Amino acid sequence: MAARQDLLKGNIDTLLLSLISQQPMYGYQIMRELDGRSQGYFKFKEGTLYPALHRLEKAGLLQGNWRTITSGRQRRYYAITEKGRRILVEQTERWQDFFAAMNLIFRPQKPETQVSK
Amino acid sequence: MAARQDLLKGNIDTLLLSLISQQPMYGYQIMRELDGRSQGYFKFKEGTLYPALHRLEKAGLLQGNWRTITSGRQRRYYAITEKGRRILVEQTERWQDFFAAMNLIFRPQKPETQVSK
DNA sequence: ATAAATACCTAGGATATCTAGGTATGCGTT
DNA sequence: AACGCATACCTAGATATCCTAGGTATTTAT
Repeated sequence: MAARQDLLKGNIDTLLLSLISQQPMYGYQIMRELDGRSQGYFKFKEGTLYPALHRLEKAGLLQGNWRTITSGRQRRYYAITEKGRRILVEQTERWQDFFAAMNLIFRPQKPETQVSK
Repeated sequence: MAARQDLLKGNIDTLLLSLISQQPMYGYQIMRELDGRSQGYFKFKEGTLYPALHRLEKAGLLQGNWRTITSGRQRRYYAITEKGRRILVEQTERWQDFFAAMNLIFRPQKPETQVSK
């Protein structure tokens, strides 16, 4: 059977766009934010996160830039682009449609059960 | 970016278990039911559906059996097993948890926005 | 007779995520 | 000063899921 992580498929990009749209962030921070905000549900692996960020930057949805903090430590901050915001809106609608469709199967609304009492 | 179908990953099995738990069905019927009940959202491909049914039967969550109708046409009807029902309950809870976690990222509940009016 | 719908099946390709490794800096403790 | 841990980034290859694109065969409508 599918594991918990499989539900992520197709949603990681949207999750990242949504989080970063609220505030620019760097990779390590994103992992902690997703963990914290989801109350421990989302535990992103580095092998999932970093390739996803690179993919989104390459697609022009995020813009990354290096910042040096303290005396040499490097961080790559990602900010959402205009294109990214447009895609985020689309993806959010797509997610809502999908959720609605899933619920139509899980909880079928049969006409005969909606007869007025 | 991820396509619509990617959202299916990890959910097809749950979708099938849920549908078949309501009534035993055969493959072709399942395709039409998913399409109809979801108002055209779910258009399962045969290359998706049949391997999934075989996977679920092999895992003991569905039980299939052949029935001959009219003069030779064969249909394979699938019914959910007891094990399948247990898994369905688990997967449904898992789906709800996932939905809740997604929404915590999409619509973060900041404490300061919940101040009493 | 022919086309379309019904009804099943599978091999191989594409792609996303995870596993499991790697490098390097900063900080706290002993 | 040495050590471990947290921070901070990265990638190659394995795995698994779904789709593409093909196939066979029967029934029904034109």
